[in-house]
Parts: sequence; C-alpha cells; structure tokens
Amino acid sequence: MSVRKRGRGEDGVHDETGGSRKSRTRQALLDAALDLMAGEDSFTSLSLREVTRQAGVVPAAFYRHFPDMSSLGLELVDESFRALRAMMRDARSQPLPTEQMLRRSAEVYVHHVRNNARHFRFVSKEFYSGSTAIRFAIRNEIRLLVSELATDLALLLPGRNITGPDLQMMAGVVVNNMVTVTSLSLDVPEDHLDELQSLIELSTRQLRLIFLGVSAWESQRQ
Amino acid sequence: MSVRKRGRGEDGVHDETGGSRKSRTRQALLDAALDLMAGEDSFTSLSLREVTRQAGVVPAAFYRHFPDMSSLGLELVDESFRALRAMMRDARSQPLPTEQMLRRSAEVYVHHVRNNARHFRFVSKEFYSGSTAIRFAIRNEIRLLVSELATDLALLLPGRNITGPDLQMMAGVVVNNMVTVTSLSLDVPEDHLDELQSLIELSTRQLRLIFLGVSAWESQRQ
DNA sequence: TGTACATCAGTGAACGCGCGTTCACTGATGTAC
DNA sequence: TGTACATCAGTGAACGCGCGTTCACTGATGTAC
Repeated sequence: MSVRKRGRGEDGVHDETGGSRKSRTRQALLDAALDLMAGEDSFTSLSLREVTRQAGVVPAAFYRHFPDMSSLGLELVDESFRALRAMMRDARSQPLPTEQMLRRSAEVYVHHVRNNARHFRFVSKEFYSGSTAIRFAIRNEIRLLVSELATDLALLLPGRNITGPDLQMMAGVVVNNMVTVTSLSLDVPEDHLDELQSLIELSTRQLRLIFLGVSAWESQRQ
Repeated sequence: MSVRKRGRGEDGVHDETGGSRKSRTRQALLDAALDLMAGEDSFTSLSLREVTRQAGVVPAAFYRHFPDMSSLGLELVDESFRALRAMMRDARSQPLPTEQMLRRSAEVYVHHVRNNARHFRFVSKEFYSGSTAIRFAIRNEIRLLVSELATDLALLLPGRNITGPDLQMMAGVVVNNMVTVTSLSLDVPEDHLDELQSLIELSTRQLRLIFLGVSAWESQRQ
C-alpha cells in the first residue's frame, strides 16, 4: 500500500568499513554470543540481556535485529557450517593418495576447528542439548555433510559395487568420529598445543581403521 | 565433641517399602529432575524450584538432600552408568560368534537406552554442554567404558599383535558410534517403534564395518 | 554542494515474574527407657 | 507395650536480583531535491 518516497538507504548498499551501523550492531550481537560461550555457558543458557550488555547496546535494541535468541542461534548455525563447507570444498580440490589424504584431512580439520573455535564450541554444545529448532538445524547440516562425504567416498572407490545406503553408513561412521574429534580439539588448552599433534595422530589412525573396513566391505543383496 | 545419645535412626537401617521418608524425598528429587528433562529442558536449564515443585516439596527442602543442583547431577551420572555397566557385564557373560555378537550388541544396547531413556537423555544432553564438573564426570565414565571395551576386544582377537593404544583407539571408534546411536534411539517417537529396527540394522552394519577394519589392522612399530 | 526531513537504530525507564538462598518454625519419625 | 523426648525433614515467608518484553522517545543516518 504505502509507497516509499524518501528515507535511509538499504543495508549493504553503501558499505563503509565495517558496514552500516545496523549491520555492525548485528554482527556485534552475534560476536557477543560467541564470546560469552567461551566458558561454562551454552547458548541456551545465555540471556538476551547478557548478549546486549556484551555487545554494548541496550536490551531493547536486540529486537531491531532478531525477534528472539533462537533466531540469532540459527544464524550462528548457518555461519558455522558455511565456513566448514567452504573449507571442505578447498580440501576436495587437491586429491591425494589415500594414506596421505587421511592424515591431511585430520590435520586440516583439527586446525579448522581451532581457527573457528567459537563457532564449533557453539555447535558442539547445542548439537545434543539445544532447543528443538537449533538441534534440527544442526542435525540437518550434519546430514548434508554425511551426504557430501558419501559422494566423495564413491569417487575414491571406483569399480566397487557399494550401494548408496552403504556409502551413507560409512560416511556416517566418519562423521561420528569427527564429532568427537571436534570436542577433543576444543578441549586442548592454549598452553598445551602439542596435544593437538597427538589428537591428529589418533584421528588419523581412526580414519585408517575405518578405511580398512571400507576396503574389506562387500555390499550384499545390492 | 557432642556425644549422640538419642534420636532418629540412620537412613536405610529400618527400610519399609520405599525407604525412609528422607530417602523417598531424595529419590523424588532425582526422579523429578529426570522427568523434567523429557522435553526441551536440559539439566543445566532446570531450576532448583522447578525440581522441588515437581517432587512435591518446598524449595528449601532441597538443601536437606543436596548442597546444590550440580551434586544432584553428579548423582544422576552415577546412576546412569551404574546401570549401563551392569548391563554390559551381563552381555559379556554370553559369548557369541562375531557376526551374531555385533547384531546382538546393537539390539541390546538400543533397548537398554530406550528402557532407561530418562537417564540417557540426561547424559546425552550434558555430555557436551553441561557444567565442567558434570561433563568431566561423564567423560570419565566413558573413558572407563572405552577401556573395558578395549579389554573385551583383546579377548576377541587372540594371537593378534595389537598394541594397547591401538585397542583403545578401536574401542574409541566403537564408543563414538554408540554416542550417536544413543541420541538417535532417543529421538525415535513412541508411535514409530519400527524405526528402532532400522536403527539397530544401521548400527549393526556400522559395527561390522569397524570390525572389518579391526580384522585388517596390523599394529606397526609395536 | 547544501539543506530539509523521513526513517528507524538505539535509548532508558518501567513492568511483573521466577529465581536461589536464608531463617525461625513445626511436627513426623523413631529411640531409649 | 507405652511414653517422653531428641532429632531433623519439611514448611512458609521473606530477601534482593536478573530476566524478557513494552513503550514513547531521541538523535544519527542518509535521501531527495
């Protein structure tokens, strides 16, 4: 009905450094939430007021950006997996022989988790205990991850007659291990970074074990 | 200093049905917490007042039994794994050939999780996002589980030269899968119990994959 | 380039609510004799 | 078996606090001309 005649510019049209005031505050709220999860708090236990306090705005300002905390959480899920998927796309573009690929994958993944610790801490904490909406969003992203991995797996195993469900099942075992490795990576304290190396080695051996299983697998009644 | 002369009996000395009033209330508090976690709430998000309300006592009564919610949580961790360990002890006493053992393990485990759904929901939710104290307690119980499983594994593989760390690593892969299976089991709704059967089959195939890896594994520089 | 002004991001005060914890108390439990 | 009484599990009121949400407002932003 109402026709727009004058007024403020659209967000993002005239980006200066850091974006418009609106998008800067929005980002400050997302960052505040991530920062507050460094300690004991999970996302679910954060209060809207804590987040706005950390972001340096008044509680009511929150509603200019998100209808509630849950929406902010869904945005964080999105950010987290967008970065992970970009990383995996890169990794795929440099094929390696199997043994080196396993070690390299473990290495790259553990470092990615460390470099995006705040996001992964969030995902890790909410995966099993968040609100239904957030848990489902994460579960869905992980399902996509399993499917992508199943596709990669098929390419690694040319000429083998492995069914789609079997590929999914195998990718599932790999991802289940990734979940644990994620949590272990995040628990390595800043002043014991050598433990990351042992973790990468453990993870590599676990991947190798799974791949030995994959090599020996024969899909039945395919 | 003060010498005890008269007074009430010790808890548990004169058990009637349901125990003394004290132990009955204590159990009511533990049960209340478990019941309240059926929905969205995680243990961390439960309030002391919710728990006492559900248990049918006044908030202050809580302190006659636990100094704080965290202690009640640690008691729940203990209950959860005590039952699981008892179940595993039983399972071990009936050895089976490998293939049947895998299917039987998946079956027994999934049913155990369903029969103790409240406890496993609690553990599942707190494993990654609980308070440090509770997370460490759970992680420790799981570490013990991995060790027990590594011992079992050694017995299943006589004459193979697999190092202790490799056995732990393999048991780790199995347990990582159990964690996911636990969560999936709990998500099967009461009116779709047939999905439990598919889950048991998926889990069996995943165990089989891992065991194929185990069979092909050769420990190096042992 | 300069300016009037529409938009709306951020403010600050207010609200009712459930929280954890304290306290003096009451009355059920079960022992000592 | 009967009873006086010590113990302490459970009560109910009170406290100060941080919470999510609402509202009318103010003033920064950036457009139209």
